[in-house]
Parts: sequence; C-alpha cells; structure tokens
Amino acid sequence: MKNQIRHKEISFFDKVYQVVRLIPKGKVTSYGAIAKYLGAARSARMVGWAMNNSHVCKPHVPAQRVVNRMGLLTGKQHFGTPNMMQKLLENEGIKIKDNQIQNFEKHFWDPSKELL
DNA sequence: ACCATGACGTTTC
DNA sequence: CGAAACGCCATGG
Repeated sequence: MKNQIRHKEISFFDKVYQVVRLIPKGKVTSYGAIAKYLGAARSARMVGWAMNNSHVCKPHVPAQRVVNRMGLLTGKQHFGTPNMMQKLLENEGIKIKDNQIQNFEKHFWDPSKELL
C-alpha cells in the first residue's frame, strides 16, 4: 500500500488513525461516527478497513475503542486473540458482556461533538 | 477502467 | 427479533 505520506496529501487511513488516537481512555466510538467526522459518513466500512491496516501504523492505535454502532466488538478477532479487545476495554473501566458494551451510550465519544 | 474486498449501516423480509 | 440483501466507497490487484 502507499502507506504514510508520499506527497503532501494524507491518506484516508491516516486520518482515521489520528482520530482513533484522540479517543479518551474509557471512551469508545463507532466506525460511522469517525467516518462522519472525516466528512465521509458513508464510508464507515473504510474506517473498519483502516483499522485492519492499523497494525502497520507506528504507534499503538487503540482500535479496541472503536466498535460498531451498537457497541458490539465486531473486530475483536483482529487483535490476535479473541479476548484481547474485551480485556483492554474492561481494563479501561468499560463493562462488556457477550461482546456487547454495557452502557454504550454512556461511554460513547462522538468526535464530531466532543472533538469538534 | 474493472473487479474484489472489507473490524459498517440501513432497510427489508 | 434475526438474517439477509443492498448501499456505500477507498484501496489493491
């Protein structure tokens, strides 16, 4: 992949990574919210795909804080071990049951609102 | 340029 | 209420 900045333009993926890094500890957001913040509300799939490539990203991308709109840990399988994502979130004070984040709205962090 | 992929989201059945 | 079908769009081959 092109990866990083070949010219001056920043890739869609890189934008996603930056937003994900801005998610406060103990907070979570959805792919759609990130996509919306990036101006591509209908590109939620791209956000998820960007996370798939997040493993090539330099620092640690807290992809565990990014879930689908229902607060479901859909991408936990991509953390190497199936329980890694849940454990990371629980370590931040988030309760999860059956891959579902409890009090999802309470932990939800909307970049287009909070970050502004 | 065309086709396949994808950690989503909405609608439909 | 759950599963499937569609839509959506950036990226790679």
